[in-house]
Amino acid sequence: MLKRTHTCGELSSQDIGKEIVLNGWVDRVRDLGGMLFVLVRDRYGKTQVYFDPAADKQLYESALKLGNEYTVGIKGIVNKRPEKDVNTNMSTGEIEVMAKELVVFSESETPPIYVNKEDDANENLRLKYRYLDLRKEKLQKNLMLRHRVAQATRNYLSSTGFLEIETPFLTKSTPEGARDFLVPSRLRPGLFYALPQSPQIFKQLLMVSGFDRYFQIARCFRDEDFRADRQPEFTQIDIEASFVDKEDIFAVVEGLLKYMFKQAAGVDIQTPFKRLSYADAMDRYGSDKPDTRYGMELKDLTGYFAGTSAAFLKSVCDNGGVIKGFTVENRAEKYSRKKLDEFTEQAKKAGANGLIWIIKDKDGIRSTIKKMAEKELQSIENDGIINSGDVMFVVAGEQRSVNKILGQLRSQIIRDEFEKLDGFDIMWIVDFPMFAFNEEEKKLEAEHHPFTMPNLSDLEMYEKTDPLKIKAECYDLVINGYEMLSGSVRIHRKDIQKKVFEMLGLPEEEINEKFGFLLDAFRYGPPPHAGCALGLDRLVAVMCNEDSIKEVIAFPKTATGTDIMADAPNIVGERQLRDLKISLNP
RNA sequence: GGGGAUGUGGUGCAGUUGGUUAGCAUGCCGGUCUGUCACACCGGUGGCCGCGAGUUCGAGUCUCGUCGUCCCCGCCA
Repeated sequence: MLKRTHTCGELSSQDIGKEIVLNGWVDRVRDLGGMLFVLVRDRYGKTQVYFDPAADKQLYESALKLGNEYTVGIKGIVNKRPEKDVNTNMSTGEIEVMAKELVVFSESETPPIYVNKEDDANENLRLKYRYLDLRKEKLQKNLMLRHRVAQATRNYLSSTGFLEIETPFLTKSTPEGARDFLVPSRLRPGLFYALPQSPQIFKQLLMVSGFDRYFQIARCFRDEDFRADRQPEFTQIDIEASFVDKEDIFAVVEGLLKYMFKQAAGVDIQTPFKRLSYADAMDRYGSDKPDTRYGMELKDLTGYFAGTSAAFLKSVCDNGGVIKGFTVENRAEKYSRKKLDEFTEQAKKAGANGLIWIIKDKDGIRSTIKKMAEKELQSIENDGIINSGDVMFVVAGEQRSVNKILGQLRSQIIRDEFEKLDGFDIMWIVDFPMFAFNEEEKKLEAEHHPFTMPNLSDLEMYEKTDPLKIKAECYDLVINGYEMLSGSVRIHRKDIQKKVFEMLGLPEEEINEKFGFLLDAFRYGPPPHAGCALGLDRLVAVMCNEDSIKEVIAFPKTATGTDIMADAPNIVGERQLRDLKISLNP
């Protein structure tokens, strides 16, 4: 084998005159008749190789047979390119390799996707031929950055005393949360393992064991419907520590991210991160994961309508509701009536009674409520709430619902209509409520998870009267509108845990069945502990400026959870099913 | 579970109110060419228009169904 002495990305004018060997793929062949240029590519870069018939006719002729994506070994001499032929777009553009020997390791059929072009092929094909797609520069860069992120994580956390410990994939189904992926047990027919949705319980057990600083780059599995930022299996940087409070976890995460962004992406980020309470986030952006770079904050207009004669607005005001809206600039001319109707339709689907729009253009104010609220609109205009060219979207109703509807509309407009902004908008979201009310099942649910420490003075004050007012010691980290991290201080006291389970309406029997081993462990001196999990895929995607985490996962799955390349999931043999004592309903 | 978009030579796209032989670019094959770098130029190959039914004298185009993919809502403690 003709083994490489150099990679395709490292030769420079320093190496002129050396005899070297390159290994790689043929990126492109340029046949000028009397001379032949071949670009050879590996993951480090590309180098131009030159075949000269005058120097070696036979070698030249064998090089004529090269096709794209052939794998080759080439021995040659590093030459300086003529001054006028230096390619300043290439890192190796000052030199070229004068070929002396060529070995074709393997030929390639015409590839179904272009490896040497960045234009995107159809996503179906990209996934089917993922190994070719992965040869492309963009995905190679993304995965290299992902490696640096993982490496930085290990370096930083190890150097601050964290231990990397693995937890099982074959474990037990836990209630609530996402749907589990199940794995049938052969030795215990009829029983199932579940793949972990996260290592949550195991890492808490590790705290009980005294591994007071733990981390893991852990694969997690959730059988739900997928999105651009959600795959059935994904990776978390899972962190837990003992004898710490919230501030300690913030410091660890801020230190880690600062180091990681610098090491992996060469970016300096400011710490400490800004903090926004859940209530403020919902009030100002209608979302618990706002991208604040785009502005368009929600404004409360209720005051303008206190004495309104418009019946439906008056009834909202009288019943303690709110009238809020946000402004999109420079859209007055752009939104057609049809577009506005579409927005209205969407708002209704999200639960609004209707969507009020107010447009100020060169002819003045136009609005759905122009006739019934002329005076109110005048005041809004006079106060400079709306400027020429602006479109305001306004919703009236119960506060939480209004925030949510406007937040969704805001996100949609950002997603569909705005150029992506550079930079990283990083913030902690804090002071989440402990519980949410599930309307369908008419009972309390844990907003984060049932091991989250409630704010103790809140618990005391509102336990019996208004549990929705109890805040939790938990936190999210949001970057550019993505939930990147979620974590909490955990309950380590039996009495509090019991109380929370009771409030959630979990019967003792069910508690023991589902969390028994954790509660057992907590009988033997659990330390105060807290932690979090960072979404590695989302984090890398944001660092790579990608919209979809598929672009930072080597072998991702489609929205229906299939792997087009491997053709999974798939049927299995009778024998396998028999071993598992599983029969399929026709 | 719901909504939207999409499927046409190997690949990326166009295809008008249904109307002769489905077009363009690129790739691929062949040819010319000694400094290209997305080499250029000339010639050629290549498609049952995702699949199935229907309407029609006639369907890439219209209707219904079905499958795949993408995005969103629900869901994701």
